[in-house]
Amino acid sequence: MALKHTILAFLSRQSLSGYEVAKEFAEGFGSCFWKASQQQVYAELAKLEQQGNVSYEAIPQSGRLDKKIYSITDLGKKELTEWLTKPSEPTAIREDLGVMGLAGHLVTHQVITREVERRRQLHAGMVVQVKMMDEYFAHNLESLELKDLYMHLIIRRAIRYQEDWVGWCDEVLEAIAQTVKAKKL
Amino acid sequence: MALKHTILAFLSRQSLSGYEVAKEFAEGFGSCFWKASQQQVYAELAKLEQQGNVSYEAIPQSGRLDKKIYSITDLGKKELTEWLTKPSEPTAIREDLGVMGLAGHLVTHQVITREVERRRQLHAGMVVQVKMMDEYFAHNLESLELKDLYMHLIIRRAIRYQEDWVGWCDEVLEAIAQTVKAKKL
DNA sequence: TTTTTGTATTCAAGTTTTTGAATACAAAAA
DNA sequence: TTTTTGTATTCAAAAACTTGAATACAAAAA
Repeated sequence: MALKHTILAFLSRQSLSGYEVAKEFAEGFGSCFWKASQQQVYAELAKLEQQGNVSYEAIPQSGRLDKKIYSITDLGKKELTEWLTKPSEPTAIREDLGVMGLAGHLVTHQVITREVERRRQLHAGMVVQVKMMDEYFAHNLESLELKDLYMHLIIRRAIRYQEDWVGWCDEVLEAIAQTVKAKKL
Repeated sequence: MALKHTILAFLSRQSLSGYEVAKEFAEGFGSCFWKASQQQVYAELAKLEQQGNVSYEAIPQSGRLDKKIYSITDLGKKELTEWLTKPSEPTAIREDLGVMGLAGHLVTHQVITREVERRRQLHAGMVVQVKMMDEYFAHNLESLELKDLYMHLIIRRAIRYQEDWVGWCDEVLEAIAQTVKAKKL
């Protein structure tokens, strides 16, 4: 389970409010390799604070609840470093579109084709989005510090992932078209 | 949520016991795109049975609990078909190795390199495994029925996924090596 | 000026998933 | 012959995740 460690990793770079951490998951780097809802983030931060892995400074807001700026503690850094040193497991794949293939015989090939086309477009859009995140790093590749190189490399993971989806969709579309033609369906 | 529909998809191809369904997730096709524990499978099958989406024939076993062979019902087929017709969402990425990149500055580049090398080996092994699943389909590609073509295509999804991981690991290893050399770290 | 969007946190219920275990027999391997 | 592996199901607790909502103000857009 890495939500805990992902949050610690964000805070190891800079102190953030719960809202900002949640935004990181929704839009920023975080979205490249992890997902969490706002409620999850707030709950996890509270737990992390109880464990002493993070601390917060409460900033009074006029009228409403305090804003809390969380920082990683030494204990948190230790916890994160230990986790980093342990071998990581590949994430289990859970993909709806695979299930569709398994039961594709229940619907027409037009249904499958339409869905794959839709997905292709979606992933093609994602390619553009993640490439924008990489812009700064990709331009300065030669002079990047290790720290920033790592950033570039995880974004590269996301780019490749989305590009691979597009490539597979194309492969699928062509294969179905050819079989349909050959079998005159 | 597709555990329900994945099980229905399996049963739309052939009737299976809970044990066999679980095995499908652990070793078979299922493992290419979905993951579920044995307990999850049994629990879901019980729920599915209550809903009338599947029915079972109890086969008495000497001494121990009956073996239950589950079959999809017409209601189950309808449920599955409806689900197939709805647009699918890409699965959220949740990847430990991404978190490592984010906090890579806390450990030496040797730690990162070792971990990426380990992952490379792991995914390379997966490539071989999933390619074996594809053997029959890949050899008869020209004469495949749509139903089997779909099978091939979802296995192709898994192959590409694993190959892409290997490719990314290579990219990472080279990029780190080059930066380390350039910066004399 | 009203509405929408963005900032900011919290609560609560429900579902899904994980983890760990118990039971029981057959067949194959050591 | 004993141990391990494979077949086969079930229970239960805990952790994680989803869904839906309430509160509250500021700033920007309509």
